[in-house]
Amino acid sequence: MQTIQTVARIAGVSVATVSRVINNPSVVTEKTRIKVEKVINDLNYEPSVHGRNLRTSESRLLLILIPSISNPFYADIISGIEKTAFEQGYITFIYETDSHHGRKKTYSNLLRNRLADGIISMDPTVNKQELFSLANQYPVVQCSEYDVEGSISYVAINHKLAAYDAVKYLIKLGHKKIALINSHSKYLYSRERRKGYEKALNEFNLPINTDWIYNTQKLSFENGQRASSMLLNMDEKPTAIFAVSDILAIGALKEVNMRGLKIPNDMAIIGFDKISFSNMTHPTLTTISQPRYEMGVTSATMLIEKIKGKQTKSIILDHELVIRNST
Amino acid sequence: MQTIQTVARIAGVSVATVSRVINNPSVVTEKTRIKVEKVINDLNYEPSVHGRNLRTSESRLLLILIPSISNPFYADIISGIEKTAFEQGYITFIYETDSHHGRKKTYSNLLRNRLADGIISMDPTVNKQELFSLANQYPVVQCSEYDVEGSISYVAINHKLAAYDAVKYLIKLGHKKIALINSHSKYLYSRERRKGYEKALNEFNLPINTDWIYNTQKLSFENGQRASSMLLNMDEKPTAIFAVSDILAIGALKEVNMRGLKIPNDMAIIGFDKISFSNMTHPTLTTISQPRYEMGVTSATMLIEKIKGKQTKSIILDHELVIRNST
DNA sequence: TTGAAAGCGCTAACAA
DNA sequence: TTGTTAGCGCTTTCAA
Repeated sequence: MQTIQTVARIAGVSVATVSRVINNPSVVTEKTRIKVEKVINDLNYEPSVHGRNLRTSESRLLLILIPSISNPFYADIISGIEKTAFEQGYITFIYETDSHHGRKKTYSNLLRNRLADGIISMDPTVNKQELFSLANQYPVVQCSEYDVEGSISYVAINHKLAAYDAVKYLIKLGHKKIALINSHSKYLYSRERRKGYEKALNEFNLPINTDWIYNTQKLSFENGQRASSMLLNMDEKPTAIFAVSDILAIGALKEVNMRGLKIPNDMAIIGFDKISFSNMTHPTLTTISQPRYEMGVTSATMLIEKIKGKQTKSIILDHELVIRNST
Repeated sequence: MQTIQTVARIAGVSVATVSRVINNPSVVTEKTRIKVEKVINDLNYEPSVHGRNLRTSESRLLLILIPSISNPFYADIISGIEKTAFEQGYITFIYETDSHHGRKKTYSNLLRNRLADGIISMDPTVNKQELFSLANQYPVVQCSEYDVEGSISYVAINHKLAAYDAVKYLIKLGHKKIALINSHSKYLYSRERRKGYEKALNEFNLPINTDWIYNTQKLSFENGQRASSMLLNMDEKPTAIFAVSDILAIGALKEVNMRGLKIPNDMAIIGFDKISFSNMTHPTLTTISQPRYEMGVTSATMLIEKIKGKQTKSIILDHELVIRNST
């Protein structure tokens, strides 16, 4: 391993000068700078993160908090975060809260211990109190998730408006009986999307039938299927389903297919998230797309600004209705 | 931030003793140990990674190399790695080679720079020469991927046998015309799986028809669909398809569905990997399951042993044929 | 503009 | 068994 000492010796300068060339080149004469830079290049030298961090107590590591890496929703966000962070000299690592469940030492120690310079939290199930108190001391941003009562800046879409757009689109297609497969109301996005659903119905003077509103514990394929089955067993069936996740929608779609009903004629379905698989179903799924990669880029940028001491403001990004063959 | 100094002062011992309690408790008297441990607990103290690493030049960070995080195949493997690593005091971070393509400074600098103690590579496209030379100096293991000519220990399944099992199963069902949708032959797993395919055909005296062997550049849904379309346009159509990935198989399935043909009666389909979506298609997909989580656990264990200087042997794990409704 | 030197938190060699 | 201390690689203050 090459150290700053080696560079200094070969270049015939002191370690302080090498450090200056790296961190504050303007105070070094051009001649010295070029000489040192040549040695750095020749040796393929990079400063030791640990040496630097011990001195400055910054780690240039960013922590990403997600429930589970197997949820495809997070993949593009993470790519966006990773790319942005790397470009700015930060490395990211992922902490899956699901698999660390019940541990005494949690992700917050990684911050307190200066292993990470900041956190991007995307976990809706995370202990809010812990997160808020952490955010008082350390840089924290929320991505996709957010809390109105908290003071943590976030990157997200307007969930209410997105749901409104989806349901309004169904209404415009002539649907009057629209079911909602929602997640648990403890999640803000779930409450917001329900508001959007109700707003659209109200606007067109359609009654809100709570029998057609189904809440699931978990955004799973099986739960989507179960919800769909329940709706199809009703005397008065809906003619369209708005599901708050593609996985739920795909479960619903499977159940409709299995019963030999036609999509979208017998039942129209809209999902949420535009996961890649939503384009592989038969028929392909109409869905709301969140700008996931951009959300990742934005939240990483925001976190790094926060780390550098700047003020940051929450950002709402645009969603998009992607019309395909299930409606 | 609490340091070892604080702990030492409060416990009324030297920093060396605190360090011993943490790293080598057996040399400390029980009385001292208990006293120090109490302070450590009270303060919620954890040693600084940077201080420790600067001293020992180990980082307790593990690097995971994958092409892209959006490929669902890697999710469970990563979970297995992460969990195992965390339990042993290591933190993992992910480096996506796709998104860092064309960069001068690559993942190898992270090792040379002691930011990571070792690498688990799962990238089939990685520069082998670079990986081999890196493995001479640093702990490296391969997971899922491997190279016969290299000396890097790996965790994988027996691809030839897995393909053989899949094709033999189709033959037992009565199929005589079996197509293979394969990836590019530059990948070892692709060559191995083809060998397994041919072995099964040979064993039952079925001819190998190269028209029915389709190679794709990329394991994408679209390529699966394209391959399937080509096979269905033939004068002499196969009656079954073995695809080397579920995504390809799902593409093939979509094309068959779109043409109004019945699965498995008109066309049987087997995929590979048992990704979660393979259970959500209509009909559900028969597939070969790789023990992904276990592969992750095993490779992390192997890497940590290697880091600790132990010899490690490559491990072949068992695959499983998961019979569902597409055959 | 450059260099010398202190010190970040930790471990381990040596001394007691 | 415990304490003292050097030094890992780096940045930054102070001095020249």
